[in-house]
Amino acid sequence: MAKYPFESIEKKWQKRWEDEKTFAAAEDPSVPKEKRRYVLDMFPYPSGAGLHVGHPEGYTATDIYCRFLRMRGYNVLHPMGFDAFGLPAENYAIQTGTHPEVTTMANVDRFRTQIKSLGFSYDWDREVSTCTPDYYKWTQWIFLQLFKRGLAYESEMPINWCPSCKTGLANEEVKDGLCDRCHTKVTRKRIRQWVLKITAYADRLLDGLDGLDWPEPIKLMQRNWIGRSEGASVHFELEGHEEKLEIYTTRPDTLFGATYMVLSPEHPYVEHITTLEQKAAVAAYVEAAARKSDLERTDLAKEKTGVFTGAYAINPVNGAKIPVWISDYVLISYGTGAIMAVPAHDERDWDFAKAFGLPIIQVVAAPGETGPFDKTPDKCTAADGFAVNSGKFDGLPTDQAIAQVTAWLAEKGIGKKAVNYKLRDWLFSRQRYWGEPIPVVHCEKCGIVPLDEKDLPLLLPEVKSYAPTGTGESPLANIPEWVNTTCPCCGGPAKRETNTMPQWAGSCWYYLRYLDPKNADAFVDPAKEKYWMPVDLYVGGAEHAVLHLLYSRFWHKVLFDIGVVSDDEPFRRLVNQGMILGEDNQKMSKSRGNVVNPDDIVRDFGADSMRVYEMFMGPLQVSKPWSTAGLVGVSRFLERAWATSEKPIAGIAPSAEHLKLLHKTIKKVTLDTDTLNFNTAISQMMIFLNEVSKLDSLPRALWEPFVVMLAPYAPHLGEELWERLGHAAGVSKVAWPAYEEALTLDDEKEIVVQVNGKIRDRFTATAGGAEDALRETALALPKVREWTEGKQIAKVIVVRDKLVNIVVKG
RNA sequence: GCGAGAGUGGUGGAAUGGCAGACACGCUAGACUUAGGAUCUAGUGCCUUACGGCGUGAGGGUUCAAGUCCCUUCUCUCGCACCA
Repeated sequence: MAKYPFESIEKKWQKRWEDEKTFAAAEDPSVPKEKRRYVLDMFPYPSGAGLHVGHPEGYTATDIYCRFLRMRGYNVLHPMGFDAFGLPAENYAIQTGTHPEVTTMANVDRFRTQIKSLGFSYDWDREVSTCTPDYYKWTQWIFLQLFKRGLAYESEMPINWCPSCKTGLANEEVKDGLCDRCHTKVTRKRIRQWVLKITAYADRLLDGLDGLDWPEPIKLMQRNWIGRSEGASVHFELEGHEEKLEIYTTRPDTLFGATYMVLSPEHPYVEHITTLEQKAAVAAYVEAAARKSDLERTDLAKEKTGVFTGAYAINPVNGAKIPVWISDYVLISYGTGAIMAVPAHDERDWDFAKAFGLPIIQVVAAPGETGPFDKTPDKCTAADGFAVNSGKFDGLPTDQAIAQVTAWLAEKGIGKKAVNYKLRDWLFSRQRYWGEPIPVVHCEKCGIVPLDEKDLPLLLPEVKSYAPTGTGESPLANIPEWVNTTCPCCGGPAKRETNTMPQWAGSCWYYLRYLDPKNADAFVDPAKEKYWMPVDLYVGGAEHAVLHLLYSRFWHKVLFDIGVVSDDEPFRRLVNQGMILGEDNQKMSKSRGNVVNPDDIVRDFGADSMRVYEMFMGPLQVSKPWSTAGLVGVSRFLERAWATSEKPIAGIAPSAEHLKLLHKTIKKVTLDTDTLNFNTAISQMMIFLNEVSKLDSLPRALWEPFVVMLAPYAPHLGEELWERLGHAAGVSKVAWPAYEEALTLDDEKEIVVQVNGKIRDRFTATAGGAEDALRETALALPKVREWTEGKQIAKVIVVRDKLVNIVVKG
């Protein structure tokens, strides 16, 4: 069989789609809201390596879905763009001196060409790149809105620092103590930085998840990342000091069991509450803790360490004098940086108390446990139970004890209900060149002054050297003529902010710019925003679970609060595509040599084979290994479709059997495409073609619907086959075929006959036949009688159109 | 350690509690040929000459009937990891 001429077919149709702007989306007001869909792909970072086979997976899925929706009468917005600021281009610039803009734009061109070669139905007039001034003008504009609302602030605190990337990192960018990008060990560094107050939105980011159609694991990861906990804050008096020590606990019911206190080594009280005798030991411990990275503090600190400060606190519930220690198992960044230690009911406190011989008092007993409770417990238990050794709270179950102790604390004015989050504010500044300049100046008189909105964009200046200074300042700091400016407020001398924004900034809102990409007066026209938003389906990798997807939701809520978007959640439905692994079942990587280049596949097998194969590999959401042999199978399917199309088309009616197969196929392909189960839809089309390709001539009524269904999957071939059927207008505008339920049903069914659950025989019967008749037929079968002879029939189960199960005894 | 997800032929995978292995790859045999990443036909879970038996990580359970529901357990992947 001749290889079908995919090279010429694909070129021909791609050109036609481009020339005719076939997939341009317009805000047609006559289309009701429920017939509009915004289907979004996670846009790529245009790396120097070019497109990877992983990219087209999600892109093909959304493309098939969009083409399917259009054929079913939806107005579809399906755009593509580029996440174009980022470190690789800048690192390349450092090595070669080539401006990152030059390499980035070259990479964007290459990516665009590669993406177009796969025949995706994007509206290319809406393409955006986050690094162009007309785009980042609005990224800077959003930053100014954050600043004006007090959601962007300067801070100087120890942060995560990647010595290789020479920049600060957000908590979300650190995995296992390593830089998420380059896997270098992260250190701690104290520098001035910009921080976004994402914690102000913690509750809304948490609550908003409930209404989203997202994979549960992703929602759970965001919930865990936000890490809301409820408890109480309690003030402890410090013996001989004016100030009180505030702690946070989720278990105020265990207050009577607090036998010591622990401060984080960074806690502001440490210095002045430490007694003279303890000064040297405490100072040494604090210094050692400061030198350790977070990784060392957690990973290596299996053994609890700490030092007594010499100070004592007073337990407010019983007046007991308890020692105050410092230890690095208490984190300065969570709660108040200080805890009450209840060793009997907290593993960490238990370990610490055991290591330093501190007292342990049981204050919670397991349900049913009987006293006496005056012994030192021999193990730690964090489980709920009822209060003991707790004065008037004795006997209360844990939940009630928590409520009553909290109420009692509030009444006495020594504590109150409190909520804490694991989520930290978002470290937003990068000490690098290739990012959006932060649009503020530092004025000696006026302090931090935002630029006027009319002065945006604040352009990235040219620099001689792209190399980061490594001192915590970006290369921009080395350009005095750019740094030195005048204050927009007082007109006096001022210095520009030299930090830039992280890569996440541009990707936080790109889905909004697609709606109105060329608008010079607003980041989006409100009418256009209302027309399309929110995004109906967002497809991308799961690696952004707590990065992009959390940041975007945060910005979107802020934009909602200032009234420029109409929903407070941007992405209604999210689907994560699985990873495509190498043929060796390992993650694709240059070093393993198992990388598959999409260009090679398109060249050798065509874009349609590539598309259909990636969808046929298995469910979209799971990881699966690439197999070029498997791709050949799909390629054969398309070749068979081509070969079959060369048979004469007949105006005759299809046989009843073929008609039934057609309607079954339409039903399955329709349902499976709608639910993104592309692999089984393709399988059904294969079954159909395997039958129809046996015919000598093709009934038009059989072949046309097949070509239409194939078109979203293999659009080039679909268009070509449609044209060969004598149609002038493109197949992408044709209505999706309908099926008749009655024609999908079989007239005859094979009935399985089981004896005690084992299949012994089968027979055919008219569909929908009476159960009695099925039972009688089954019992009369000779093979069945062999198995039932001499035995007592206890029960006969009949499932209409499916089976008869005869239960025998003896 | 905690949390989530997944374990089905030689391979990718399919199965509203009702015929396990659809579809595809690979393999075996045959046909054909303009020798191609061909095509066509038949076969292909394991054991057994057969009758039949056994089979969805392992072990229990519920049910007339379990890959599917419940319990226990193992392995792998991902996320979090002293968050008081």
